[in-house]
Amino acid sequence: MNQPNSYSSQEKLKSRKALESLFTGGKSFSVFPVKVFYTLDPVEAGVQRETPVNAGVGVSSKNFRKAVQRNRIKRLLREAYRTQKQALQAAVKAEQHVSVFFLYIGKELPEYAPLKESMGKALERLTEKLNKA
RNA sequence: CUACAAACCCGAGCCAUCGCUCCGAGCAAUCGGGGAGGAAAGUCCGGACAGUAAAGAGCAACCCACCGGUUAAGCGCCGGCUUCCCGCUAACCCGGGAAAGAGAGAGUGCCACAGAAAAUAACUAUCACACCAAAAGUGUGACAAAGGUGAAAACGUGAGGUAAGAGCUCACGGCUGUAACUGGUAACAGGGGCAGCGGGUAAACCUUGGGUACUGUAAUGCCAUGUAUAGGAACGUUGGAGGGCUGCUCGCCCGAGUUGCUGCUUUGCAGCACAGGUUCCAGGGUAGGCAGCAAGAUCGGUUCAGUAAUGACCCGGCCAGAUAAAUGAUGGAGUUGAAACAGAAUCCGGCUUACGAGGUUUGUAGUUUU
Repeated sequence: MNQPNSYSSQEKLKSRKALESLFTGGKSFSVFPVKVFYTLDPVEAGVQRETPVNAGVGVSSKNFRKAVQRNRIKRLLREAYRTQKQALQAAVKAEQHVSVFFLYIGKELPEYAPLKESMGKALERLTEKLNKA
């Protein structure tokens, strides 16, 4: 569970309601072809925080009508996040909690290497924004 | 050997590192094991399962349409029949394929072009009669032999018959339907007594016979949570801690005990405050878990029954189960870059569509050699 590169179900962004509030009330920026939605919430004192960051990934079914392609993109996004997430986790303070969602907005099926680069940049920018806040 | 077509098989495996999901073991660290498809797709048929509805009958709508078998069921599959097409043939037999296979002898509609005419046939022609001296011609009527058109034109030959002709009649033959009777479970085949012969189209309407309640696992069942409460208003005039019945609410029952202050001739009454109650307003919270849900019309194999589809006995196996949704990423060798179509979501049986490197078999064509 405490493996540095793991990405288990605890760290995933699960609830439908949380996703809805993230899309309507969260902030966003994009590093093509990835768009990032995020919120920064304080954690009430005394409440045990399970994990500093909850993250989810997604693809629009408008752009990719085949389920195989959507699965492929989500897997690549998860992989890119998993391997590069440690800096972000370190930046979140003990009394804070971050929810992030990575939406793929490209129209073409991506390769892993460039996608990994974009994800790296996105995580960097997110870390900067958190440090300023 | 190459190319094409069809049918069937297969739909990748190995090593290293980092990960995901489910199950089992363990206090834990961790360890061990399972982890997409032939179509998981389209949602076109048929079921299982579940909920709702339902006296009975009819109309409408939709579906089905040769026979038998198979199955949980089917518009599937297997076998057979009939018709048609292709090959071979003089022809049959035979081989292969297709079927939109009830009814055109119930009614309505439609039938391109050509042709007189595509369905109560009549242009040319033939015959009779009238007009005319006669012929020709014109008119009226009869007829359906001959002609050409067309995918399709009104049974064939001969004789009789007639004004001329004609299934108008007869003989022989052909075709269609059907009764005895024979064979077959049946479709049907043989058979021909009888009736008829003035076409096709039901993938036009329609007729006949049979069938169909609707909704889908986000179904459905259970558990938990939940009307708390900061606050406001009104009513009312209860003054009550606690306990029992219940999953909870409402309600009912038992019940120690009977708020504070002020006034009054003080067992008590009145007023105010506070607490509680009811109603309304405002406002808040939840939207989670378990079952369904994966051991089954299951998978692999032997034997047996059956032409086959399929079934029976026995032996062995356990083979995804998520809920924003796992089954992946990177590197390596190999054969060149392991590729095409494509991702389970309640589960099965089919059908249809999509597709790749390769393998097997069959057929066709070509080339080389003998």
